[in-house]
Amino acid sequence: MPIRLSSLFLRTLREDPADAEVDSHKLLLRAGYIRRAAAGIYTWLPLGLAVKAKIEAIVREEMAAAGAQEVFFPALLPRDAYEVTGRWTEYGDNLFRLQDRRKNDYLLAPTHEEMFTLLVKDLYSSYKDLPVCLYQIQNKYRDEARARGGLLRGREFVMKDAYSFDIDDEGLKKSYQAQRDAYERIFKRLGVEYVIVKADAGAMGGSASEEFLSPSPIGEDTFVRSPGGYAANVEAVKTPAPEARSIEGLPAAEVRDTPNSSTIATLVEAAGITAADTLKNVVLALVSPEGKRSLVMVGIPGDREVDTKRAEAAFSPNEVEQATEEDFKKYPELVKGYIGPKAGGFEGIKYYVDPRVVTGTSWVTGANVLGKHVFGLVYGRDFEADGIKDIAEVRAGDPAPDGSGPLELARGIEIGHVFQLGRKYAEALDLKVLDENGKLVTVTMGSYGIGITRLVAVLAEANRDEKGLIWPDAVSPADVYIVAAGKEEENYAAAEKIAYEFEAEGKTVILDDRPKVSPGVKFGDAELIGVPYVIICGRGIANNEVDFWNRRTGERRTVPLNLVALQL
RNA sequence: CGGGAUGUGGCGCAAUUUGGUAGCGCACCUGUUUUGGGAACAGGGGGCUGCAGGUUCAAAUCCUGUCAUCCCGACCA
Repeated sequence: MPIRLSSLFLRTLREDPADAEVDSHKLLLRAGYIRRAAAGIYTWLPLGLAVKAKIEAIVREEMAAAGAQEVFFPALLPRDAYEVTGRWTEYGDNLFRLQDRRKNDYLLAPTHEEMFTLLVKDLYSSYKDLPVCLYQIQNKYRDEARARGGLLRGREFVMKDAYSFDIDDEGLKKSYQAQRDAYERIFKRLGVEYVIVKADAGAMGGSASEEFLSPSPIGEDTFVRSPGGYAANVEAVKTPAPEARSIEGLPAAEVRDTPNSSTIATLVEAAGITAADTLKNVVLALVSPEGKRSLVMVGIPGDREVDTKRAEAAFSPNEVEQATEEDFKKYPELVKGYIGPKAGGFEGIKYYVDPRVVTGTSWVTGANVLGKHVFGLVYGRDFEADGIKDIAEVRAGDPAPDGSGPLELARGIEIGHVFQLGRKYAEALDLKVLDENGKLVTVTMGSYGIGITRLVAVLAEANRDEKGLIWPDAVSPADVYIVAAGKEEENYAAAEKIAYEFEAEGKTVILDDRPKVSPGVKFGDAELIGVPYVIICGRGIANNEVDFWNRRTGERRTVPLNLVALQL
């Protein structure tokens, strides 16, 4: 049955809603695909549901092709499982927690690793059962500090999450590759542009991890790419360390007076050096998931700032904050503006350096005395660190870690994430199977996610013009949109007839059969709603002709009634 | 979490400064005319002005508190 606009639950809006900023959000609201129910929480109207269902269908087909089987977990979960893996605490404020009438703790699942792991543990116990890959398409709940962009970052959203279970690392690699390939097929079929970037595994644990980003200026993720094909999330960019140099013959370190030079800028000005010659020692406060606060110090080249996201990744699962006046009061040896590495270190403060700080490099840095800096301080001779932390900002022009050329920075929206979880969850939840020798071995896992509702926003954002949406064929709420224009009965009858002919061929149709609605309104709504192919049954009907309108190219041409079907 | 802005029929806004019966456009309903780019005329329905308290003869408007929403930022030592 065609979808009839005369009875469809739809009201298009002529003006942009005041609370929408992003174009895709405005259009989805105006064209009647979604309604806001609360901050970051949306109601799906018939048209929106149709687009979402199209995306889900493609995902399901490709999951099946990759050998994954669909299951469905509750979104409402008891605390236990999340307690075992530590995530009840680790997830922090982003977790929606609630209690039942008996005061038992529950949560609305932000993701389902634990449940999948426990399900496999529940039913399987032999290597013969593996590998197995399960997935679901489910609502997820995350109490985002700041929901934004409509469907782009919601507090409730739909995600396809898949998990693979293998007996060994080799199996995991295969499962991972199968999902990765499926993702490429899915995004190609959806007609969405994507870049695969190396990602930081972060709080999820595990090793290999890649993100699928859709390049977009409104993206929240910054990624880098090189002419040679390297691509990575900024959090995951590993700064290449230069070769260690000889210490032989380097001049001895010398402390000089540098009054009123508490910032890199003033120091550079006063000493006639460049910012890159200086070593800036940044004091950061780490807050552990349990809420414990401690300080660390990181030496980075003075011409760079700390990248908070990279720092968070480097010190995960701790949160990273700037050290406050309070923090400094506890460590009077730290002279703000003149902090430098100290022999033996500061009591209770670990000292890390940037990867560029290698043996034989010489630096101008704070002397830990007000108004004094030390010049020619050589790493490996005059100071040492407790380790390397790569937390300095990445800049356009920096070399790619694999030598494939200078990096360029771009923004993207994360639409998919694949990674090799390894044994973190299997170990925590004791998922083991018997191998062929009858010995218990821990299963290794992979986890693979696609943001379904986010994809609706990404596709809308990438496929629109000033008049409205223009869906890719694969996700359009209908294959063809038929407008009955004018007041003549024959126009409506013809539109009706064509609609049923398309339906008989298996095509889906939206039919604008609204009586007493002016053509201008109908054309405007057709453009707003964004089905890529529009057929207009109007004054041409008298001559057995209709107008075929390609919404994407804007091309319109008159075709004989009996050839309409050939236009699609 | 920090900063900024805003809450008035379904949507977009005005009236708030200077307290005095809550208004406009869109949408909706009825009728007549109109029908290939968001029609015209006439008539009509719909709002305890986010919520709670206070001041006042009188509060959308002033005061206090509270809730919500949107945007920006997340600390450049």
